[in-house]
Amino acid sequence: MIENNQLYSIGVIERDTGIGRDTLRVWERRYGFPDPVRNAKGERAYPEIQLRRLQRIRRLLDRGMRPGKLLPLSEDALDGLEASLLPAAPQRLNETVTQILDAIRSADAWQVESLLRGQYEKQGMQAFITGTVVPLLSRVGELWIGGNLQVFQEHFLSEQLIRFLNAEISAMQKSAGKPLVVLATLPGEEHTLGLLMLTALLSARGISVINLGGEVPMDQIGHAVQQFHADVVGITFSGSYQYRNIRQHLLELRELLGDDVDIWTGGEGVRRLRKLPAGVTKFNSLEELPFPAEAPGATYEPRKETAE
Amino acid sequence: MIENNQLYSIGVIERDTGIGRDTLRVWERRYGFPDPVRNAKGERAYPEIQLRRLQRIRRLLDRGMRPGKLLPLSEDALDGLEASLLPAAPQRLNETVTQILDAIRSADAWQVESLLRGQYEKQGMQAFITGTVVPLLSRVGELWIGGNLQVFQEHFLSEQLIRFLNAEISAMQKSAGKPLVVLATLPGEEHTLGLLMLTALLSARGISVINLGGEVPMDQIGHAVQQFHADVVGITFSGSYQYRNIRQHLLELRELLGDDVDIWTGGEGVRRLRKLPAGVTKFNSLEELPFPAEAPGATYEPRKETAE
DNA sequence: TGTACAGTTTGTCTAGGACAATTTGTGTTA
DNA sequence: TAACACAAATTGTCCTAGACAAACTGTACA
Repeated sequence: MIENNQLYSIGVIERDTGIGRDTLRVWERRYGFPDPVRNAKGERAYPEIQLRRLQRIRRLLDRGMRPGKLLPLSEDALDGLEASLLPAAPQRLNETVTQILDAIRSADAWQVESLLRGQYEKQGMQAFITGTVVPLLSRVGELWIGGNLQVFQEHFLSEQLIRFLNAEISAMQKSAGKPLVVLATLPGEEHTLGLLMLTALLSARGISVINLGGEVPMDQIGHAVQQFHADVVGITFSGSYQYRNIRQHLLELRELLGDDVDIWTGGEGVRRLRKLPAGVTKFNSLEELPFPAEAPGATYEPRKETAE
Repeated sequence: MIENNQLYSIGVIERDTGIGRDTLRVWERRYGFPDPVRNAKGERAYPEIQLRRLQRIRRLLDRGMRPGKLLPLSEDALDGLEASLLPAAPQRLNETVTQILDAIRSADAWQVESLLRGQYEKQGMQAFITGTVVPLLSRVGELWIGGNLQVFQEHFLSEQLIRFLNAEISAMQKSAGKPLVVLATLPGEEHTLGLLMLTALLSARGISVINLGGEVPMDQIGHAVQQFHADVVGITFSGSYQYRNIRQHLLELRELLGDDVDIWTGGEGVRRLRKLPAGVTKFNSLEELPFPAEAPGATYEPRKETAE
């Protein structure tokens, strides 16, 4: 481990942790951490080690912890907390998942691509996504929490997946039949890999998909539904989305759209939601999608299985 | 044109203009613009029209104008200034660009895909990117400024481009030869379409590219360079990036990396930068890239043509 | 034409207070 | 057990006006 005595300004800390200036100052005032030294000008100067710790804290906050509990903790207590988030009994990993992780560690782009392709050809899209990609991503999440995977390695994997899935989707996409599904996330939700997996999955079943990507304002989703004559709108919520709003958002969306448009939702963010607005269907996993995997041409029957 | 009376908080303005909070407050104090109303809480609330004007101002600043001259100007004077910067004769649009825009307006995904593919097959990657994709995006930017394109349509196009380019990159990527280029943007810069175009362009020339995507912390770029044994690092800055910091960031990066690694940079955000840190090469357009278009196997000669 | 220096411009940082929005906790009802 | 309502606690964002160094501009001089 390299000793680093460098000092960083509050602006740099904001940039590298994603925690706002004001927040950093308020934390210092309220919880005593971070505790920067001062430069000759009287400005805050954060040592490297505090930057690191703030990055760890940021990761825990993203998993739902709260600043008030987290910031007063000692370094050791933080270690313990991180450990307690990992699954007690580590699940057995798909062997390909292990191989892909190794390929990432050895920075072998070609090998990652090749493993993905091999597995896809063996399993087909459904099993590939649910049996390989999802476990891979959740393992990456664990390694990330433990600080055992570098940020750039996560970026690297994401880009590989994005490229691979887009390439396969591109190869599948044929004509524009019914039903048509519009996918998006709402503003504030930047995590779009789920949309991509959904697009791949649905496309593989012969369903037309328009993926609008991340952070689409709600009125724009409405316009898109009209323009594309969509039958279904799918919105995903990752674990780090402000879940308190989700029900409210879904309700708004339900009111915005016509009654002949289904709303589907899924992702970590909605898993804990029990009561959904009428006319909104929740999927707890990608396996539950209501189209027959083996019959791409099957007729679409809108299902109204909704809570409440 | 739609009348919009919405009010925005200072945080939103910072996000959408790339101008920092503090700067916005100081401008108000010093130049009297922006001149937000106040909400019930006493907080600044910026009308839509001021947001638009700040975005215009931002663009002019990016062209080298100075705040002190720009901010006291009347709306008319600003018009005049903008007009004087536009090319005298509006460039004729590539016909395919027009067709693609029509396809977007009629929400025809299949048509967009098909036009892109047709044009690509006709032009090859270099001309396709510089002659079709870039003009298309800049036209979309103009339409967006004028309020003549919906946000979802912009998203739709982005996703189509992302899919198409990734598919083609995937089809090209073969072995991992030298030189190896690592691409990324820094935290705060979410615009990654430029990286994708670069990846496509370089891949088409037989160069190995690792695209790390957006918002990669600087130290992580350093680690990636080591792990991948990269010869070149490319960082792009869009027009909306905090331009004041760019030189500083490039300097930091230059110090972080070993002397045998080249740094390339490009994008609207750096176009107006005149003096770059030693050892950093700027590209004003995608045509300037220093690898022969017709000779994929050509030897790589690191070039040290740098300012200062 | 280039360099040195003084003057001006400009963005970032400081302080502690304020407050609404979100979350948590407790008790009550279906 | 689950949903709801309300009170209490937490938390991020915004406020003020001043200060200052870094970047830039312009002038004088070689």
